[in-house]
Amino acid sequence: MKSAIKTPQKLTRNFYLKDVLHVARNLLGKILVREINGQILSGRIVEVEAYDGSMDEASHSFKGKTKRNEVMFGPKGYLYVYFTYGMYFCCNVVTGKDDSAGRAVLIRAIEPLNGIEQMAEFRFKKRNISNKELLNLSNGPGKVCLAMNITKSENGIDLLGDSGYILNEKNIPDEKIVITKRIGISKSAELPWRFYIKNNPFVSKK
DNA sequence: CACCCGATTATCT
DNA sequence: GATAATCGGGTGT
Repeated sequence: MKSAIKTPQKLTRNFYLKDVLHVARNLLGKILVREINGQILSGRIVEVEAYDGSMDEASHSFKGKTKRNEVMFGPKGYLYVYFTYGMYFCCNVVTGKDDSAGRAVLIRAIEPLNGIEQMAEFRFKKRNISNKELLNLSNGPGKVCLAMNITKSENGIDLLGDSGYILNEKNIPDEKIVITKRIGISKSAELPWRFYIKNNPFVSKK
């Protein structure tokens, strides 16, 4: 009899065609993968935030479509990457039911799994890092993009393609998920749209 | 641990 | 001209 081990599969387009809060919550525990020149970098998604331009003033899409945010108004399952604070990139998964526009999930932290030395190279310019540096490798949205080498050129890539994608894993049970207000925003700051895995040391902040 | 601030630049007003 | 979905280093408790 053959082995029953199942290889994780890419999330399908249908996964992204759901309510943004539902997608955000269910992205926890999934594996973000990046392929660069045949090398695999990956990490488990442990912290996310939802943004919904239809009612959320903190969303880049709240005031409508512009050159910067146009990917948020495009098809679901694509990556929206933006440049911020003059130095950093942050990446978001475009989601939403049917034709709903301007909704995305910000990936705030991942737990490094594969290609950790290469991720350390991108992030710290060295391959060997301490345990303290490992915990600091990708525990924030700017850090995730540094470690995975996600920049402006990844804005608008299809997550069903091969350079960046997300693998399916079992959903994290409710009792292991914490829901709080989002971090680093001033508008619509009271919305409880941040989700993270309880007691995971790779989350950006308790 | 908490708060404060400088870096650095695309985007918007 | 002001702001920003951040980060790292500094100071003080």
